Amino acid sequence: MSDNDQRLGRLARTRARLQECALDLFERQGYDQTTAAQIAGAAGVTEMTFFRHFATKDRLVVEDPYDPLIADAVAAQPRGLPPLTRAVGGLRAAWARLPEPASDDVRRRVRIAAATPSLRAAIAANNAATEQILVEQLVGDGADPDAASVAAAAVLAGITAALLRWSQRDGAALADAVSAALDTLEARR
Amino acid sequence: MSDNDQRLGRLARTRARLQECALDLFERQGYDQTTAAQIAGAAGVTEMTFFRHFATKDRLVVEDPYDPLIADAVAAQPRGLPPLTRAVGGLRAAWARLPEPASDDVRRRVRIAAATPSLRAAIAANNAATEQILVEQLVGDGADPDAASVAAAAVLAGITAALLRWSQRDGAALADAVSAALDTLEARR
DNA sequence: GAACAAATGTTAGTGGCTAACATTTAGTGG
DNA sequence: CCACTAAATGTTAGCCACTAACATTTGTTC
Repeated sequence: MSDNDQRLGRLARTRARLQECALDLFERQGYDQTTAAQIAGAAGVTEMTFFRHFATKDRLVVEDPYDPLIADAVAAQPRGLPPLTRAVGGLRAAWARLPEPASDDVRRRVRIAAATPSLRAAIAANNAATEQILVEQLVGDGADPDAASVAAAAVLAGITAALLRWSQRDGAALADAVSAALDTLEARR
Repeated sequence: MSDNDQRLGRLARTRARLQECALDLFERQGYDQTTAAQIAGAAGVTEMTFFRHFATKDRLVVEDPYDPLIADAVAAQPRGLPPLTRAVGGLRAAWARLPEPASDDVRRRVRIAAATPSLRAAIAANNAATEQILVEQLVGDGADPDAASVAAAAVLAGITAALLRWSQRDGAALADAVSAALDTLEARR
């Protein structure tokens, strides 16, 4: 057991073990071909325990990002602009303020997602929460609800698409991919 | 048996019966609370037969739209514009050329989808095919693949969001909702 | 080391979905 | 009208994601 594991506590440790085993299996034999029981077995644990740590199988790959940060950044955007422009501006600001994430781990997950059509649905469902927050922020600042809803959905879907393509390249910077996507959303490319 | 049913053939008839029973049940007790066996029973048929007509439960609500039409319309857009602009323009043209669909039936389905988070995922998965076609068209006409991918995803997600909101209103015209969404995607509102 | 709570295990189920094989039903040619 | 065929449906059995109720272990604290 590594030092790192030692100071994690039993709960966090099994969770980490499950996640690691799962990603390994997904990469080796595919997400759909890997059963929950198999993951649990590889982690030396019961299927039941697996589901206590991850409510659904797809949560092993898709995780929630930085909702509050995004809301703040959008709030800081100047008013009076069209919702799409404000959403894009907010996302740009939010991203700049973000700690550069462990890019390799992110890419690993996104790669699995990109290779697994059935997971795109999970990503979309996951985006719904962020979308909700974005919409509320835009509407709270005076945008038309319909327009806000469209803008929020479009921006998140656009960024997601960019992430999926980014994961297939080697060595490219995540920040550049996101930045380019935001440009596209402003019809600047 | 109505005249309409008579000239449908057994296959199409059970299919229609299944769909009708399903929508009824979904509206009365919710999508998630309705089981495939229940639908089959209501239609006087076996669960097995149900799945022979609809590969998945969500296909009862989410259906494929007009992919080839969209591709053509995008192809007809002037070149040299940013991908988002071209995609929006293409969609606008495609929509204008569309036979105004049976709005009530569409609204019925979309309403169920809007009320059922677990169905948003199915919608997203369904959009993937259209997205693919859009991307190919844009790239084939010289767009950067990354930008094309972002633009296609954004436009489809935006329209989907607009549809979901439209379904919640009474009497509003579908065409207006779509048109407004496309304006938003061009940051014109 | 007894007591308590957190973490895991067991068992039994539901619901979506599939495969393999049997049966019915609706047309068709004789 | 009947035999024949193919399409449409039925039966049975099972996989997998996921859940509920209850039992057991494991670590911690006093």
